Amino acid sequence: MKKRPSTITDIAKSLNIAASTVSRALHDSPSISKETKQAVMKMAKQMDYQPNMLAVSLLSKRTKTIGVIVPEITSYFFSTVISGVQDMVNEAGYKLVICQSNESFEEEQKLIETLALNRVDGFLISPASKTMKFTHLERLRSSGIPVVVFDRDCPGFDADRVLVDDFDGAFQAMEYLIKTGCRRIAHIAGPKNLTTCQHRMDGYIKALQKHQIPVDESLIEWVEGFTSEDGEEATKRLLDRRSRPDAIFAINDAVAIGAMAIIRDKGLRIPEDISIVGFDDEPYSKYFHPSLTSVWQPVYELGMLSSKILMNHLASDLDVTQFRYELLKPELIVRNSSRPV
Amino acid sequence: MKKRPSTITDIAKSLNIAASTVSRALHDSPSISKETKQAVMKMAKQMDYQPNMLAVSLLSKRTKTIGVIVPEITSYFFSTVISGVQDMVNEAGYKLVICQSNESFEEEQKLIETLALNRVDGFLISPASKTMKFTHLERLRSSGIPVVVFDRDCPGFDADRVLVDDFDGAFQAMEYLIKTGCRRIAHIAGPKNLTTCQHRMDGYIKALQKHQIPVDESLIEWVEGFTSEDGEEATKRLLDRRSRPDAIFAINDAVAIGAMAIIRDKGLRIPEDISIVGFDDEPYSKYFHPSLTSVWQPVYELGMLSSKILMNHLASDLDVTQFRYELLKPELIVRNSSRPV
DNA sequence: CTGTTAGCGCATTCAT
DNA sequence: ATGAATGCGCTAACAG
Repeated sequence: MKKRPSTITDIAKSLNIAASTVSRALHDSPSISKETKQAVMKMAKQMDYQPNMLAVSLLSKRTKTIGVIVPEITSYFFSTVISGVQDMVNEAGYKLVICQSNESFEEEQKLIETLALNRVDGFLISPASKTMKFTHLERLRSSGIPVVVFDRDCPGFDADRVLVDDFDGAFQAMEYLIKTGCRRIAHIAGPKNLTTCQHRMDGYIKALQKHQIPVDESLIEWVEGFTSEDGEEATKRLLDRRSRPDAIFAINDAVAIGAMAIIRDKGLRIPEDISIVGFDDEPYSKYFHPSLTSVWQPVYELGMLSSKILMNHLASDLDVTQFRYELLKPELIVRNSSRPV
Repeated sequence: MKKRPSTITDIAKSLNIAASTVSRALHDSPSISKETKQAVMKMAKQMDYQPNMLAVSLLSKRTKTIGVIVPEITSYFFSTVISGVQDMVNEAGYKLVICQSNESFEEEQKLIETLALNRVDGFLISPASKTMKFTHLERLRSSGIPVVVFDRDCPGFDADRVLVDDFDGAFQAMEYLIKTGCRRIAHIAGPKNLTTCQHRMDGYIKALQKHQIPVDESLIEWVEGFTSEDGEEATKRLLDRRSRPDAIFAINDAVAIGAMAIIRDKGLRIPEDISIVGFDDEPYSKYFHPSLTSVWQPVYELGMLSSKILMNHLASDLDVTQFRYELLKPELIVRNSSRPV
């Protein structure tokens, strides 16, 4: 027996007053007498009145909701960003609608459209690896819906963005490997059109060049995804080549873990034969054996800052004239999968 | 320059027809002539018309949205359940609002209220570890909003529930440990009021009893959370006691990983000195060294099934008279952190 | 085939 | 201090 939720009109009727009076009373308007206020409050409680936010939103044109699009929710990186976002927006009274694109452009496009139809007030987006054009984001902007891009940049799409200095992270990792005597450093790289992966690749190359180590194409392998299985496959291919690497800089920790498994299978030692460095510094990384050297990223801060910028736009509803660009600093965490200095 | 989104009325005006005609045309109603349909469609495209789902929802009293409340989004378990849910509900045209309670009763309560105010059509809930009374869920039921509880049961709250047979999982793990010669089997248990943890504890006890092994209270340790750090602390306490365990059955993989780290620190061997078994079978578990024996749970299926049941309720809007109770079967995955048979 | 009317639940004029 | 009227954007019942 689903009861119809009681409305402001219901309260008004049972009290023989106007709906507008009830509305004002519930909002504690100063132009309402103490008596009617109390009567309304009491009746509201009695009838278990719950305001219908749909009606409020329709009228106010604001849903107090922000849409978050991430490639996948299961990864440590993105789920932690979301936690940061959550904690930030809660205080401002905003709700979150979290969606995953599964790295698919089509899904991403569809999600954005759906959320726009449902009138979310703003977007926090990290594009799918398959996303190469940004017309769907342009549309949002032309509808006046603020968008903040995080972690993965959208080249050619001008917007607020909060990124991590992936180049610097990779560079730190590489300099450390070189300093500890590695010379044949392999890189297991991620999808080519992700800016994060491009920048890590740049860091890899630039560090080699700085130390006059020639870039050897046979030391570079690519993965489509970011799983340990991908890392295993790439490492197998790498080790099958003529001359072995003495270090592997992996695009992330999961891939690095896969690499470690294969290297151990082949009877090689870490880090004596091959050093390993990952990226992300996942919580588990220090528990592997050997513990994984990795580039830590300020993940939680990434979420906080991105949402803070978005909140600012929503608060001041002037038009955005200039976009913010924030670059957060990563930090190499040295553990035992790489040689000591 | 935020343009006001164009509405059905805008289209109607610029075409000099009635709004209802436009509405019908957009819905491809058979009672509209080909010509007007085409004209409407064309104008809609030209004006970049996007239906306002808030208005639609207000009218239809259905938002096509379901609320998902999990204790935390960062865990492998819950984020994977969500993936299952996502894949299921997408086909039915439902959206997901995902929220985390952070294991707090107050947050859980608040989230549920907020989502209810925003008129989600149904709920998928796994209660926080701090949640001990379910009046907030009772309220949902009395408002006629369907609720499906998953993984963690709500004792005393009658609802559809989709659970994992934690007792059986624990029992499988324990029988295996006993079969491989372990006798002083410790258990690192989770929060006492979580049904999942209770049932694992029951499995632990019952297996011991079946094999006439006395239950030794000094072999039982408790953790508040589910992190590796919690596991480390608990294991330290365990190893500080007079007589050491020859096996540890941990409440989950993260805790088991923490246990392994401490055991290795103490110079003990796994599994020769102490066998370890976890619960969850996280993707990384096979990559630890030694690889972790663990109880696998049908996580994705859990999400699919829970949401399927919810979808059924939403489709047939008769009242729910009887609640479904589904118990999914876990499975022990034997690896190298436990002795061979 | 199309237009008119009404109403979803609410907040905000404008009256009184 | 309160009520009546209006409209957010849309759909549906009821005319014609």
